[in-house]
Order: sequence, then structure tokens, then C-alpha cells
Amino acid sequence: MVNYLCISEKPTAAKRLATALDQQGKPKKLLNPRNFSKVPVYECRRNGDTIFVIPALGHLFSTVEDSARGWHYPAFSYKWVPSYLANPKHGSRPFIAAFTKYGKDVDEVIVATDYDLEGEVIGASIAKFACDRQLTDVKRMKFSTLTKEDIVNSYENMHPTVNINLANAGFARHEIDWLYGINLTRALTLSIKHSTGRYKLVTTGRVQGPTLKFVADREREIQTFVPTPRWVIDARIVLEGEEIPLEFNQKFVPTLAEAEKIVSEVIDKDGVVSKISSREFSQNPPLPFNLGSLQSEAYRYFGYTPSRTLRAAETLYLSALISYPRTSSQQFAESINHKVILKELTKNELYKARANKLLALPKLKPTRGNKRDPAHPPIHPTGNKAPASLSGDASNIYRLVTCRYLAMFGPPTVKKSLRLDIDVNKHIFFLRGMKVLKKGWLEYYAPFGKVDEIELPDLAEGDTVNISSIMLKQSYTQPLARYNPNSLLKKMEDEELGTKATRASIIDILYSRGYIEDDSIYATDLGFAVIDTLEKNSPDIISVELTRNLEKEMESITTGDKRREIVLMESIILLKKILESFYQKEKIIGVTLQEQVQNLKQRQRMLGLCPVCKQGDLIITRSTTTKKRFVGCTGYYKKLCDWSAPIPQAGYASPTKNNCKHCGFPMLTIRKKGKRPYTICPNWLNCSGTPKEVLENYENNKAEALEGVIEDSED
DNA sequence: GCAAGGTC
Repeated sequence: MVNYLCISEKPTAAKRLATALDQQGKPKKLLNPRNFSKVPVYECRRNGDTIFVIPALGHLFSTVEDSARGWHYPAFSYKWVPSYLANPKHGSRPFIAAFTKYGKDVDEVIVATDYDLEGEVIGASIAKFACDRQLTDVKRMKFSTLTKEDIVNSYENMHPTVNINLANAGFARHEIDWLYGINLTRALTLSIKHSTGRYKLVTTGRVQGPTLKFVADREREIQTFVPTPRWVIDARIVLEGEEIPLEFNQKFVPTLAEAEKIVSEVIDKDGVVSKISSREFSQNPPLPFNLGSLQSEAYRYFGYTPSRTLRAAETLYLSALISYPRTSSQQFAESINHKVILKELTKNELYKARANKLLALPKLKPTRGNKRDPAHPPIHPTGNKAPASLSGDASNIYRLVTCRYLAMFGPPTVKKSLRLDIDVNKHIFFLRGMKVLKKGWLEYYAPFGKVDEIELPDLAEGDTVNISSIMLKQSYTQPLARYNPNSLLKKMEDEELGTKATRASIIDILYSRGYIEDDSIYATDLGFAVIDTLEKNSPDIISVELTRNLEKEMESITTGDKRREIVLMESIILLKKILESFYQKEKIIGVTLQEQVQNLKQRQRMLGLCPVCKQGDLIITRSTTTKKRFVGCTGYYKKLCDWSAPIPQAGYASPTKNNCKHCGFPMLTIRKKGKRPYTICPNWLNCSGTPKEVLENYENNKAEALEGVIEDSED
């Protein structure tokens, strides 16, 4: 009889492992001492052996600097510690306590985390640091799905050791990211501190750098783009009193001479319907959602940024309404019982008809894409009934996930595209039409996936039509569009930068550092300054090649061709050079960056044109005497305008792009930690939109009277 | 207060 400790990556997986491994399918959930009472520990019986299955919460250990010298660089000395020591908010403490306790008592430790680079690190670090085991003595279960067969099979054929090379590659990945990130971030931040005495956190890292560079490069392309003129032939016909624009066969005519020739040949001529053609085609149902495609569709339909979508999806997952969202899978395992899910969905009025219709089909076959994920199925509803109390975001995402899930089983959609050609003196103009012949899966995806049907006018071949107007319009070639949060995430995916779980948050970081702005993303001057600085000193850190090289090095550690220590040493040697060059130019780097920081801060205080004097700008500023924050007009310094107003003192105040609908003043948003942000009109003392009670309270509470009363808050 | 990577 053997006692095993089985290390799982996360609570949901632990439960499934335990259920599969217990012979009765009924593992016992143990009561634990107070220091880890909330950690689920499952006891399973199998062939006379006992298996304790305990989940981690992803990584429980992390790297920190091995010195207490405060901020300095180079910092090449680090150690592995429990995550709660690296970050006190991290909830790893009770989990580590559980592993330590059970690790002491059992005969054997088994790693049963996801079988990938990070999974190996999660398992190996727990076995090593919490359970105090030699990695050569730790067993490894490898499974590609969390089905009972796979789990039992991987248990019966467990590997005698963890994949030590893979674990070392994973450890090295952490360490190298730490070395680059911490050192370059400190070098940037300290350059400002040392040369100007100011503090502004200026960060970079293996993923942040190249992602910011995508934006900066695109912006440079746009700024230096030279538009070339081209001409558009704009012809219209009038049918039943309605003017209809025609498309010309040649969308853009490259030269004016050519365009003028065409116009001269068609002007005052009638057109003849020369051909009506149509083409039927079918469109297969959409693939199941993984995180990337869900984020993409949510951006399309709701305008949600990827991180906002992920947050909403996580809420739904934690309420057991949808499956695990951080998945890249587009393939359902055979074992998922779609009938059960659909039956549950029939209990919801919104999905009842559609789910019943699907249940009546002879066979339920979900669509299948190429992407796989060893640990998770595509994102789908669990079937649990969604409460009416879901927040707006969660409710929208739930609806999208559920409709997509239903649509995936639907029959193909059949559409007909039409084209009506009009010959005007041998020049072909045309109209397009679109008709949905069979709704197919579109019916299940509604209200999403809507197609606009376009009817063709009632004309037959040979009919004559009068061209009511013909114009020549000049247009210009367009530069590539700016990235938006969605397309930037897509670009990161394409370049394999970051992971599905981190991409959205890294984009958020670039926003919060002031490197990028707006939904149509552009790099700020500070963003450019950071890229320029890094480029001059270490072009490597802002290149995707750094990630490609890292992957190659990880691969060589995994195959055993190279030792982890060698790879690390090489990184440190390279980094040392970069940091030395940084140190020599610290002064100039710091001054340059601070200039842009100052510039950014100034801009972040500007609300917009002053409606009173119409010359100065309203600005969030502080009184030199009382140190209190207020909004004033820059015209004050030129003795042009003395308009000013008090605003709440607490929280972070920033401009919005909106003007007050009551009085036209540019508005500002106040963000206070733990509170919902609210938007106020700086003219509130005289604005008709200000609630009466605020003004009544004003004498007692001053500007803080605004807090909580203003409903006009943003998301 | 700094990275990127897991997960609640």
C-alpha cells in the first residue's frame, strides 16, 4: 500500500483528477487545519493505494531579488521564493502549506499539472520547494485531456520522473524574463531619478517592448506615408424617385487623364442593363470560441477591449456559467455531452426554441478548428441557468458564448450574391445584391452574425437606364490603419508574443504607463522616447527576435543540448553590456525621458477649450496657497480669463473627450480606488445638470458633495 | 512601486 501526493495545477482540474482516480468515483474531501482550511484536498482510494490530490493556483513560486539593497541595477542575483513573499496579495500561502504538510507524509509525489513548459515549472517547483523532494524522485502523469480515460491511463503509465529538462527550461524562462524586465525597467526609471530627481515608473520587458514597437512602427509609417492621388468615377441612377449610386468596374482610376476620358465617354449617355448574374454559396457554421476569437467577436459586437472581455468571462467561469475561458482550443472532446448542455439551455426562454430544435436533429456535431489545448475544451456554456443579476458585461458575454455554441451545431447558411451590370458606352458600372436563401446557423447565432440583405432594383437585361449624375472625385491612397486593442492583440498572437492569459493585460500596462493612447492606438511621445532609448542601447529588447531566441534556447535546454546555467550566463553577459552602455548615457537618457513625462503629465491635465474666454484651455491644477485641486483657465496667466471652479480633492482626475450636454464645458472623470469612476462637469456650480441636493450639500461638504451623486459614470 | 507567467 502506497501513499501518493498528486499535484494539480488548479482547483477544477484537481476535482476531475480526484473523481477519475478514485475507484468509486467519490473522493473524500478532507477537513484541514486552519492554515489551509480552504484548500481542497481530495483523498482517493485505488487498488489499495491512497492518493491525495491537491491543487495549486498556477505558479506558487516566483523569483525575487536576493538582496535588500532597494532599487539598483544591474541586479543579477535572484532566488526562488513562495509567490506570497514576492507579492503579499498572492493567495499561495495556504496552498504551499498544504503541499508542505502532505509532501512530508506521503511515499511518492506525482506532478499532474498541464503538460507544457509552465505546467512543468508549477509542478516541479512545488515538489522541490514545498515538498522538499529531488526532481529525480518525483513521478509525472501526462495527459492531453482531463477525461477519465486519459487521467487513469496517465496514472497507470506514469513517468518515473518529471521532465527535468523541460522544468529547467521553464525555470530559465522565468529567470530570463525577470533579469531583462527588472534590470531594463530599473535602468529606465532610475535614469530619470538620477538625472532629474523625479520619479516616474518606466517599464519594459520581453513582451512589452516589442508590443510597444508594433504601435510605434505603425505610427511612423502613418506619419511618413505619402498619399498618392487617385480618382473615383461616381455615377448614379434614379429609380422610382430614389437615387442609387453605382460602382465602377475600376474602383480607383490612377490618373486624372484616364478618369476624364472615361467621364467624357459616358456623360450624357444612357446605360443598358447588360448582364444580371448570381452566385450561390454556402458558409459553414462558425468554429467554437477560444479566448482569442471570443475577444475578437466581443470587440466587434460590443466594442469591449480584450481585457474587459476576459474579466467578464472570468466572472462567468467563477459562477460556473461558462467553461474555462483561458483556452486556445477549437476542438471539443468526444466526452462532452452536448445533449445535456442543450437540455439545460431549454430552461432559458431566450435559448429554448433553438436548443429544442438542435436536440431534434439526428446528430449533434460541433464544428472543429485546428487549434488544440491540452487542458481545456473551447469556451461553452455549462448549461447552468444565468441569474438575472448578471452585470451588463457578463450578461453580454454570456449571450455571445451561448449563441455561438448553439450556432456551431447549425446547418450551413446558403447565400446568393447578385450583380447587375450596366453598360454605359462600353464602360461597365454595377450594383451588388445579397440574399440569404437558407438561414442555417445564422438563425442560431442571432442577434449576432446579422447579414444585411441588399435587393437589386427591378430591372431586366436589355432595359435602358438613365444616368442621373456623373462626377469625378479625387481620393488618396490610405496608409495602414492604426491598431485597436483587438487588432494589437491579434498581432501579438500572430507573432507569438505573450500568452492567451497575458496579452490583454500587457496591452493594459502600455496604456497605464502612458505609452499608448486611445482606442485607435497611437504611441505617445513618451512611448516613442522609450522605444528610441531602448533601440539605441539594445535593439534586441524591443524585437520579437528576443522571444524567438528565447524559445530556441528553451528548446535546447529541453532537448538536453544546452544547460540552463549556460543559457542564463549568456543572457547575463549580454544584459551586462546593455546596462553598461545605459549607465554611461544615464544623464541624457533621463533628461530626454523626463521631458516627455512632463509633456504627458501636462497633456493629461488639459480638459479642452475654455467656453468662457474661448482662448485659454481649462486645466486641472493646484492652488499654490491652499494646495487644493481645482479647474482653472490657462488664460489666467495672461490676465485673459479668471474662470475657476472647485473639484473633489480625492481620487485621480483625468479629462474626458466629452462636453457637458447641459452647458458645454469639457468634462472630467474622477477615479477613486475601490469606487466606481464618475464624470463631472467642472462648471457644476452653475450648470443646470447638477442635482439640487449637491448644491444644498455644497456648503457643508465642499466639492466632495459631488461624489456618489453624479450618475453619469463611465464603464 | 519593477517582468511574464500561471490562476482565484
